[in-house]
Amino acid sequence: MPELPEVEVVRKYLEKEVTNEIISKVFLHNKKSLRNATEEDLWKIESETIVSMERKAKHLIMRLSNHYLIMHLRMEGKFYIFNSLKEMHLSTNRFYDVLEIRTNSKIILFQDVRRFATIDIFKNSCLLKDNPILSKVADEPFTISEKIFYEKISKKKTAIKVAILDQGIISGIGNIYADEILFDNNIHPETISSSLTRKQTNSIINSAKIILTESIKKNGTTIKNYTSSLGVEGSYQNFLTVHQRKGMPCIRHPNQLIIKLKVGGRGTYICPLCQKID
DNA sequence: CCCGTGCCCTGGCGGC
DNA sequence: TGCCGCCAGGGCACGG
Repeated sequence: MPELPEVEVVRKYLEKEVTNEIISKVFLHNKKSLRNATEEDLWKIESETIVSMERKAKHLIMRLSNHYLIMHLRMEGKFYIFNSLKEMHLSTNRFYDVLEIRTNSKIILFQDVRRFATIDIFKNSCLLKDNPILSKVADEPFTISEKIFYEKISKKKTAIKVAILDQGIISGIGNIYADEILFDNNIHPETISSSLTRKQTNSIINSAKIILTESIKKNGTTIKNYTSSLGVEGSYQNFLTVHQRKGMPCIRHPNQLIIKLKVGGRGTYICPLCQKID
């Protein structure tokens, strides 16, 4: 569930469930997922309170009394909340556990089948704006400056799809929403970034805001159907216009079928009539 | 610097 | 049916 809308839905879910909980015990089940510290460093958060759940682009931030954790779901990371150990043992396969945080009344379980998920821990004295991970992440569509976005895009010689997936240029967009945004703008994903006009780059930001907002309202996109025990089964997959629609008719050209290409190594869906390289 | 490729992992699916 | 290669919503470390 990894693009901005899905991470935002997870953030809201965790915010509702775990804010003000006091951490009693932490288990790091997949040691490799903790990148910038040791397991002993993580034990320092025991007895701290969960103050808030924040987010920047696809990064989840769990703010504690004295530290904060930055967690990234990558491809398939998921969170579960249980009210008791018994409930946890009954309802989930523990093979994919990454991190287990027990509080005074709940268990927060972070799992990842592919083991790509990451965790980093920082002291609160390290401000978010100075954080070594987050400072490499550009602004989201909601806050990015149109001028800065245009300037970055016009310096790139790569395909525009590769550029809007680049978290250092604009953040929060992944493979699904990149396809949706480019289709909405009638832009072919292999168009060279630097050839876009300011009008087009402004329009990309505008589409991104609308599409991401709409997806958040629908609890994000769930393409693979995972267990529903996580309160974040989305429905935006039912509203996708091109992504994952190979062989289906274009919504604007009923006689034209959506085709699939590979751009920057990623599966990419387009309508060949709507999206042409100038 | 910038850009393209491979890789980290595991599971599911289509094709033979 | 059984096996095998390919693909997957992300990002980083390498090369050239």
